[in-house]
Amino acid sequence: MKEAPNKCDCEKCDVREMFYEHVEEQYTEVVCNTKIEKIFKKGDVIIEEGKPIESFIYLKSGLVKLFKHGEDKKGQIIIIAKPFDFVNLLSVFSDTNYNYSVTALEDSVTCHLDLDYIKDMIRTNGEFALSIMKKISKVSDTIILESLTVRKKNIHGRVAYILLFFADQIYEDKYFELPLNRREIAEFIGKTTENVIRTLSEFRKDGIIKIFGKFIEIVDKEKLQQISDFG
Amino acid sequence: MKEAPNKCDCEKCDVREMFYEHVEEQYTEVVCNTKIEKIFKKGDVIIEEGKPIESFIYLKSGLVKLFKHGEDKKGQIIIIAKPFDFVNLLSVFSDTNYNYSVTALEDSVTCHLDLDYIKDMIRTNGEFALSIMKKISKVSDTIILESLTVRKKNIHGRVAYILLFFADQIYEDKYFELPLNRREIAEFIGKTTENVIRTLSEFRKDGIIKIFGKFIEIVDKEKLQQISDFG
DNA sequence: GTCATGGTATGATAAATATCATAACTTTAT
DNA sequence: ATAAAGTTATGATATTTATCATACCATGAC
Repeated sequence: MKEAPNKCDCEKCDVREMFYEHVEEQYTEVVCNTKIEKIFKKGDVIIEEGKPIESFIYLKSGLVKLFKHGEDKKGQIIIIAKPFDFVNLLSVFSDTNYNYSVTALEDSVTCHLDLDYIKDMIRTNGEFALSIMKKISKVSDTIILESLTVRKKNIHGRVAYILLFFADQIYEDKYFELPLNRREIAEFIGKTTENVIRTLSEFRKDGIIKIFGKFIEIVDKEKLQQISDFG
Repeated sequence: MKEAPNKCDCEKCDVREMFYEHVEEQYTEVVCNTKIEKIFKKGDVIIEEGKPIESFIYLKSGLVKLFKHGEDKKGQIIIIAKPFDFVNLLSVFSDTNYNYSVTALEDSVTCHLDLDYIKDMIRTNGEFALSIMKKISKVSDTIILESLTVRKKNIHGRVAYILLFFADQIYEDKYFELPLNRREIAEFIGKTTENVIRTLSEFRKDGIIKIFGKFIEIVDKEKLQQISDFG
């Protein structure tokens, strides 16, 4: 990881639009001047479970995974965060230490805002407080409800679901490179690696997808959607 | 459901302590005077999925379940909320309609605060905003992390976990009446009714618990804890 | 009372999933 | 370039869990 040059282009930042519309000019300037950008390579550790929470972090570009380490070396992926998602939303206001880790699935840039400053802004700016609350609430909501959705599905449904997740929500393309290996997919959907591989092979044999190593092409999206919905 | 007499005793309310310590006297008075208490009998519907979110609700006494209806009539229980928990924390700031239902597991009393008024308080009172944020963050965090914990366990582990949950966190007693029937326990832990019943029977045969219909006595708590931890 | 209904219980069986074993292929380190 | 380690893949088997069937008991409706 290395820090980016300290001159940031807040004007182009989506988060500025999303968040700072309610904050007066002089405050956003302070934020822009005190924030730190960090650059991570694929595989780099961004946040380590147990470490103190010191800043408010969002993802500027790239892709990251939030996960918990398992005792027996098989972890559990909580979510995949994409640009302008808040990487440490969970716990950031309720805890002092992280209880999950974050690593980069692709080369990524994060933006770190001073947590105390954000808290000050919440204290002094009601509209900002409400909008950040809405965002937090929304993210937690989504995680909880999605996990219930996935819990109902069998392995075919779960694998179909995850493929559509990457195709629709992350890459917006029927052809994409999986940012997770098979073991990580298994950790995401709560099944074993072997069965994830087997399921992918079955989808391939049934002509639903094509597999080129980590690259996936969704051939019969309608069918895949059916499997996701009813499986 | 019926409404309670409009004179409430805010002085004795834990939530007042927990939440309103940062709010000036005149505001808490308005809240006390405009809030509505509602009384529900066991089994009553408190919130129905799809209905608009109009107030900020917390549980004053009793026990409730938050759940989603399944298409095929088997639902999923998200959490059990106990007194002074916020019944509609999920979605309350991020959505206009409920995407889950709430019913009373025991005779319960809820306290309804006007949502717009709470939002006003967040706008005008930074400390209040921060403390409510902390609370929301904490609850969502807990739900997410607990669900990951449960996901790792097999059926024995999950049943043991739920028994300990009621014994330790809800009733603080080794002997208690289950507020859920076997089907609802199954909906809580994501397994089938038959297998929940079977597992309870096995625990009984192994001398870990005693079963008297809905009443449970935990005989060998250490063993049950082991099963929960390693199962 | 008795009839239907829902909850609890148990057994038999089927289906889903995990585990174990092995092999080919890829990537990484030296 | 080669060895070591990790990833993908597949088969065989074991285990776990779900499904189906049946029975018993309690409860409320009539």
